[in-house]
Amino acid sequence: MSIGYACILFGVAGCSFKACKLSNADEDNLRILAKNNLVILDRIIEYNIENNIKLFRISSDIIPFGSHPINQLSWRIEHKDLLDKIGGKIKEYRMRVSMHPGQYTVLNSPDPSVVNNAIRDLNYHARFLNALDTDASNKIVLHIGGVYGDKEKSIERFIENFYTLKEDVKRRLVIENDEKSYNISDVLKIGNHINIPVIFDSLHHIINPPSQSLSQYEWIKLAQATWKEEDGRQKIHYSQQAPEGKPGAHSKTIGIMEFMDFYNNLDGDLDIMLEVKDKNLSAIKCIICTADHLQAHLLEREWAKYKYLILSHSQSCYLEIREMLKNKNYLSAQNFYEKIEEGINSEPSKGSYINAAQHIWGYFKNYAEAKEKERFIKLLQKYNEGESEITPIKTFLLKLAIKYREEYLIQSYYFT
DNA sequence: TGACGTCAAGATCCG
DNA sequence: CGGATCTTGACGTCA
Repeated sequence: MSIGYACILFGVAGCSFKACKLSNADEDNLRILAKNNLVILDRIIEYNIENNIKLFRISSDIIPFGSHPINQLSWRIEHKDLLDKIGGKIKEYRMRVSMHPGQYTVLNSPDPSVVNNAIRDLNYHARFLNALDTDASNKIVLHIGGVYGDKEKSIERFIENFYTLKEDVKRRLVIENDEKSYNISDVLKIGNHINIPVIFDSLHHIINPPSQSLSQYEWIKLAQATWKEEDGRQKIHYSQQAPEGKPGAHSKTIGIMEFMDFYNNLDGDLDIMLEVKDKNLSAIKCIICTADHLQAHLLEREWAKYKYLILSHSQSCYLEIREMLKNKNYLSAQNFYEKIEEGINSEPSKGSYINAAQHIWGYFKNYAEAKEKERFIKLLQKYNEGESEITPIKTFLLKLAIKYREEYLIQSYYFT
């Protein structure tokens, strides 16, 4: 079983993709951006390896305008070395990757030009996964599309258009239930008909359930039957509702209690793709909590990154977690993360913010320049008197952390 | 015609 | 001027 996350790293500096607008997508720009994004992808893959993350979705934006006629670059040839390097790492560490064209790639549209664009987009995704030399278990995830007032006809159109796809696309294509039109029952019918795997998406299923009253675990079992040997392990999407968001909005982080409850009721070996705002952070959390054995050293590593964030929200949670980590015999990863979540969810007070800022200042106070000290005191005073927010203090402290090369601080989630 | 979702570019605002 | 914050873009469907 693997647990992974989608597309981008959260809370890691220097790892974001670059993009451009169609209006300035000239050859030079596209070439520079593609190169940049592949270098970033390589870093992300390195990060995944370091953190034992073996499931990852590659962003469709990796090659800017990769499926648009404006991009005529032979990026596979130009960046062959880099692609080989990345593909080699993925294979060596047995990482499984995927791609997921968004809601605007619609294979079943009645408009032939929309279908044409969808096919072009699917071809691009297959080209990219081929360029990394990955096998057919590295999937392209697609939604069925629109309904256009007649679901049966629209399903037929999806099936017809599916058969026109290149073998390279078909062997990687998997379909997913969506939150609006095609529920898991619809998608299973299609998947079984054209003999391709089905991804069960947990949150879409809650928002758009089929009329049959089966449990989510029974639907997952039915989806499992659509995954063949060459498709690799069954994969599902898991996300939680953002408490104050619109229905379907992904939560900030994966609530570990709810996740473990879901996880413990699963049976069979499957891969779980998390869809969540804090991306890699939730993936690491869920991987550590579902490990066969407690890995206390990993919790220590996690604590190093979370501690100042927690301190800035709640000193009591900070102290409780510190205590927790001292008693290794009673340590539980789930308890650790539950406390982390409690800390993050506590409303910070002026005092807790100032306290954390002073802790961090402690790293610099012996060698900071006089005017830096002066600036820190002034910022703190302004914040204390309600004349500014906490942000300028955080920004200033991050600058110092970078200047004085305090790696420990630079990696802290306090700054994200 | 605007909302939907996603991310970063681009624009604008602020001290 | 640099940094923080708001708006736009690219895609297609649907109310």
